[in-house]
Amino acid sequence: MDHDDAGAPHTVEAFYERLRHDGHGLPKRLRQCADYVAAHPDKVAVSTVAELAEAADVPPSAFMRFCQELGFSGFSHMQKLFREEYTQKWPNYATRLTKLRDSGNDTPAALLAEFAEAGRNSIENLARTVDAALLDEAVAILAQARTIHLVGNRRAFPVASYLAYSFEKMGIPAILHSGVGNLKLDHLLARGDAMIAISFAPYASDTVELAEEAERRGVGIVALTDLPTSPLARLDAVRLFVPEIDVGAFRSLSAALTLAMAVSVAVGAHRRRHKNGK
Amino acid sequence: MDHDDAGAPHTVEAFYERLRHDGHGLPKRLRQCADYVAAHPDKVAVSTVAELAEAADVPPSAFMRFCQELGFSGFSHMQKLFREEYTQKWPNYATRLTKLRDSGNDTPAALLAEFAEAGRNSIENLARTVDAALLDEAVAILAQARTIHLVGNRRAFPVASYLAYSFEKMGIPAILHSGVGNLKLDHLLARGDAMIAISFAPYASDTVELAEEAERRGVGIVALTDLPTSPLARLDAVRLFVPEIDVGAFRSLSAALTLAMAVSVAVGAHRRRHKNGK
DNA sequence: GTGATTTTGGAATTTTTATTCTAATTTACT
DNA sequence: AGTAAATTAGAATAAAAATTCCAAAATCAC
Repeated sequence: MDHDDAGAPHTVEAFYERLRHDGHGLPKRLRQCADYVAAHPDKVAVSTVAELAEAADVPPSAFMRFCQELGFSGFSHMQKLFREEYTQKWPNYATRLTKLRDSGNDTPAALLAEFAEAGRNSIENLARTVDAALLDEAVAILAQARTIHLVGNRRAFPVASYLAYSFEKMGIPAILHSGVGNLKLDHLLARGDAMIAISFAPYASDTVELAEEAERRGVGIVALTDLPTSPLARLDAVRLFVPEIDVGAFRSLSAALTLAMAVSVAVGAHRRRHKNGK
Repeated sequence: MDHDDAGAPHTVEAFYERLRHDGHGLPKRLRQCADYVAAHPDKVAVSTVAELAEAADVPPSAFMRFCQELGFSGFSHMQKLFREEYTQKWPNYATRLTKLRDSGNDTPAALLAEFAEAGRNSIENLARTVDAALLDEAVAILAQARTIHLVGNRRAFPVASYLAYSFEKMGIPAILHSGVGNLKLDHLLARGDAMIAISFAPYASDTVELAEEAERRGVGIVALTDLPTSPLARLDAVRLFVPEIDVGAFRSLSAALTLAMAVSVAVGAHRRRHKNGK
């Protein structure tokens, strides 16, 4: 009538739930497997049965039985679960969009649904991958700057202009290098200043050049870019990578903007704290 | 005599450095591998050559060559590097969020967590509450316009400038009314044009006035605003309301931006369909 | 254009890894 | 203690994955 098994868990959370629930009735060797997995869940995604078995101090066959006992068809099946949980969410919207178009369902509302999901996933990926220590560094540099220079063209410009708005609102001196009149504002870059340089593939050369000039002049740089191979990543700078998801030929900006908001507000808080703390 | 290769990178950072340095000289297929790995480093740790090759759109043998070109003995060798580095950033979104929040009040990490949540929720609300019929109307008006006028100041400006970028990319005539030189561009507003007016509390008067002028001149208006009590809601316009969530004194922009993306892409699709359908 | 050189895709091969099977051992029960 | 049932370990097998190799195609140099 009763008994466990049946279907395998579909999420890692359900997997743990299962372990908690009927993990106690397990025989010794399977128990060891359960304990090991519970203690080192991150290993499961990147190890072989042999390695896990060894680490749990059981023979490989015992580990296999453990997987099957939990309802999986085998180790590979169980591993798949952990691998999916581990990797970021990058659905392929390009094919989804063409599918929409081909079926004639590419209504504005359907497009919005796709962009909405992409934006949410982008932000989620950002939260998962961001390095808190780097964020602190970035904020420290910006908070000490006399003037903050904001550089970002084309797709990055909305982010730069948001930062300009945000800093202005908090009374923090910031200059948006918008290229109006094709004026070069290089000479404004002075030691003691800082720059937020924002650029995404295909990397507008103006942005890269201005950032390089800033580097030469000893201006502290926070680089906000998409890939480790970006030209901005070459600079001696605090490098913040923003994982944005493509939707067909377009790309979400939500993650970059979310990061920009957090950074600017953190800089404001840092400055205020510093002033009061004196 | 020759060079490059030699030893394989010993850290992921060194690996990226290598890609930045001589990634440009790589032949096409190997380039694809490099690009894919740079964009999805987390996949490398948990995928097979076959899977990665497929995702990078190259045959498996090309991926092998890529690994060897970088100095690794093979794929397994390269994978080892990524596995070592990535076991740490394992937790899922919910866990990660809690961890970020726990890093202390007003720390950059905690702020990011707040903005991330606000952004995600804003987007979700948007997708849930948007009126599909209104969206269709908005897209229809914009798709028929000769020129699209984009108006948005202060907090709304990033949205307007993103739209300008997006329309330009699709070859759709659009003018960003940015107020440079304090020039009034009223006289550009002509019957047959359309306007996207964007404004959030406290509603910059410039935006409202320009939108009113557009109304007088018989220009079709799509109003993107926050509340039904907004001055823009008084206009004879297609009114799209964007529900943004506050984070302290700040407010997410993710929903507005997501809506802007969807609308601009839908307009592009509508125009293309119309042209071909003729 | 012609030949030399590089790059490519796919099939063949080797290695690694997962999985099954069975005899031996342990445990539970009377 | 004796028997039945459950559990185990390790060897055998099957499956999947990595890696190599080579002929065809593309690119380059002249």
